Order: sequence, then C-alpha cells, then structure tokens
Amino acid sequence: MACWLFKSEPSTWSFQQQLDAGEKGTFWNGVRNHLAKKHMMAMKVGEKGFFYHSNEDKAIVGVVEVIKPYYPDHTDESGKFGMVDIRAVKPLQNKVPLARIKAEPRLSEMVLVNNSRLSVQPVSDAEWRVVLELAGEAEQDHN
DNA sequence: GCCAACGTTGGC
DNA sequence: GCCAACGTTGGC
Repeated sequence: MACWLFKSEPSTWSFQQQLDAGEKGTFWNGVRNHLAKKHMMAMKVGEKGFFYHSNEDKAIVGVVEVIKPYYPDHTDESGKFGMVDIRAVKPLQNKVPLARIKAEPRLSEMVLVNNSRLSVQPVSDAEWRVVLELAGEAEQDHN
C-alpha cells in the first residue's frame, strides 16, 4: 500500500478545514504540475497520506485518506490536470516539524527534504512509520 | 523580505 | 529542440 504526502499552505487550505469537511472529504484541486499529477493518478481509494503545512507551520500535522481516485479537475481550463478526493483521518498527537524531519537520518531521503516544492509526494513505508513514531502515534493498522 | 531552486515559456 | 529569461514556491 503506497503512502503519500499532501502539501498545502494553511492560509489557502488548512488541515483544520480538512477536518471540518468531515467524512465526505473534499477534492484536492489546483495541482498544475505533471509529477504531482502522476502521483495522484497512481493513488487508490483507501491509501493514506500525510498533510503538511508549508510556510507558516512547516510541519506534518495530520493523516488523510484517498476516497476518490483521479478524475478531471474542472477548474483547469487546459483540461490537462485532475484531482483526487481526500478526507481527514486524524490529527497527529504531535505535529512533526520540518526541522525534526531534517534532523532525522532515516528521513534524509524524503521528497519533502529534497524537493520541497512538489505539492503531492510519495512516502515510503519506512518513512511513514518513522514519521508516525516521531508524532507519538501508535503503529497504524496497514491493511 | 530575501533568495535559491525549480518549472514554464518563448525566441531562435 | 535548445536554452535564457521569467514567474512561483517555500525555507530561512
């Protein structure tokens, strides 16, 4: 099961807003990058992702789940890009700041560290577990 | 607020 | 099809 990371500026779309959106979730629109698109196309319903706040917070703050696979983004006039729907699963007990991630040798290969501008990123299973550990979360059930 | 890194655009 | 110029992003 693949894991992901969704990056957003909290002033544009915060994890709190994602939580408020509830079980039915929201679409993740506005992606205009081909690599990010490719990652979204690879997502399957039920896969988990981290929610990262860029700029103001600079921390992983929560866990989300893909609830609808890739479909066209009607807000994209060019028709080239699409989006997925996600819902909030839970906030992390302790949010994991970027500085903590950079200080962790096991996370030195994370895309967040090496290509922080990419808005949708893949996360390896090992990285997923390390971040949860840093967040003070018990081991997730991965089905 | 600055600037480095990256993606995109457009002239040739 | 190359590459310089430009705009945007995001960490600091």
